[in-house]
Amino acid sequence: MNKEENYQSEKEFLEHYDIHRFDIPLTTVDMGIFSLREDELCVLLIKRANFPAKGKWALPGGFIDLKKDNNLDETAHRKLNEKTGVNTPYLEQIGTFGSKKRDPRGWSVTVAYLALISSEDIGLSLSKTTEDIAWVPVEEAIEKYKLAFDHNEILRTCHERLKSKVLYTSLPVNLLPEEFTLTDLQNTFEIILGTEIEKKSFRKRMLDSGCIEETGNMRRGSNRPAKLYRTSPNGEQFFFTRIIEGPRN
Amino acid sequence: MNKEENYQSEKEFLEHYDIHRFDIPLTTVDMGIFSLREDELCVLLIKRANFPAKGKWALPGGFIDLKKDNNLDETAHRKLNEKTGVNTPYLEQIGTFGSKKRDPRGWSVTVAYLALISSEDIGLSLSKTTEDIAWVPVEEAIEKYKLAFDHNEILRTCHERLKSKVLYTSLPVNLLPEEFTLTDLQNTFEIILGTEIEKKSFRKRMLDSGCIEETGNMRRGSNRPAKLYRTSPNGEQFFFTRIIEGPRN
DNA sequence: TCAATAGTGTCTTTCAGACACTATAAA
DNA sequence: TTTATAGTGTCTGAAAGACACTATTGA
Repeated sequence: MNKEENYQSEKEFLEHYDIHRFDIPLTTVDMGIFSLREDELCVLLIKRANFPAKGKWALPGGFIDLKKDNNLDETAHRKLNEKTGVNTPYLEQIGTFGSKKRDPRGWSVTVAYLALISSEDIGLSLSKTTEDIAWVPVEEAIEKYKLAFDHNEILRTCHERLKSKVLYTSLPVNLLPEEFTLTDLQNTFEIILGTEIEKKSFRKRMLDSGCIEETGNMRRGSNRPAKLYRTSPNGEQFFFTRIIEGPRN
Repeated sequence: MNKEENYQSEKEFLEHYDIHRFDIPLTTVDMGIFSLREDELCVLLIKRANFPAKGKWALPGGFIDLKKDNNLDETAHRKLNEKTGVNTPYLEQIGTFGSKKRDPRGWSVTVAYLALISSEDIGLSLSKTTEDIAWVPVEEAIEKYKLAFDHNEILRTCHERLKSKVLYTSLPVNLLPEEFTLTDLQNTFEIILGTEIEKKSFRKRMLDSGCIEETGNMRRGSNRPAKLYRTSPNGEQFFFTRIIEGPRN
């Protein structure tokens, strides 16, 4: 018997260690990649070219590359880059879903990540595991699509986390391009929340916090020009001490 | 070649699927189990009886049992129960740590859980993979112990999540026994935060929120008796709209 | 000058902090 | 009556909502 207890040193133990002796779950990474498309919050879905769940829409994701990836965040960055060409998104681990039933191949675990990217940065690309790729309005994807595996649940979790963090952080700055106005920013918050925000308090909140800073440029149109702002260093996820309460009625 | 693309149906694909054909990471669950011991926040550590990291202190945890466990939460519940005998703790998934280097056996992933339990409920027990088991003050465990693998980092993450959630949730109710006074609850908050909280606003916050309710009983001593409270249904994790700010100086 | 959007002044409301106060038991 | 702890009254301050107001541009 290969009883572990009999080895005299860690080195000896490791020399005899064979990972394939054990039943272990399949482990993957899946991504909820969000962006704004024409004033709607959309999520990136891919149509699977291979079994299992061949032909179904799914969140982008897949196996960890044990050679290339040094850690889980690198896997997530790699997956995101493969699909969108984006290199420096806002990326956050949302949660890990593991069960006997979620994948027909057997016990499996997937680590879910949320990515926020500006629509300006995107260059979508297919791959041999992807038959199609599309931006789908989030609510529609959650409610009307029958996604592969437990991806409806994962997507709902990502979306809920995003909606709840919008109430007490500056996260939506990550959905905007390099330069934006306060009105752009407020619109982004409102799209995600689905409610209106009071202009004065929103502006005070953002400016007092220091999460954004003036670029010195102005956006001109057929009206009063608007100051342009950028995200401050460390402004990608500023935490406020109070949540946005919304209209009082 | 066993090219996936050649199968005609998912059924056929699955019949030929062999998980051992792929290099996949080792996947485990680790637990940050917290409890109050004599007015200190402590974490449960075990001393490993086997390789790897034999003889080192570590967070309790281990492999998913692909037969017994239906999902990750069940693995976490099982691990907690094996060590403490506790069945219904507050349990929350904190994050997943995966990298090439964190375990000498190779690429590995661990899903970290936070558990909060009342010191009254505990019956510790050893097992054949555990040489010793102990409650250690958290700060000491993080700063002075050299834990196995990346468990110092995991523990720090659990502790930080707990400290930050104490500012805007009712989480500490889960560290108290069935019945407790408002002073007990305030002490628990203060121990975790490491600062004093103003009595009046603390009481108003807790009572107005409805996260606790009177039991009708009183605790008597050589002074004015105190009302006893219990956690309301769904009070285990009530969210407040403002954080505890702490002393203003 | 007008339309359109940017941006402000100021009042109310809510809830946390400060701190002194009162209440009620045992000894 | 004293001591100890439980529990309250009431003020201040910070930040959010409401909403009407002013500002600045192009056309």
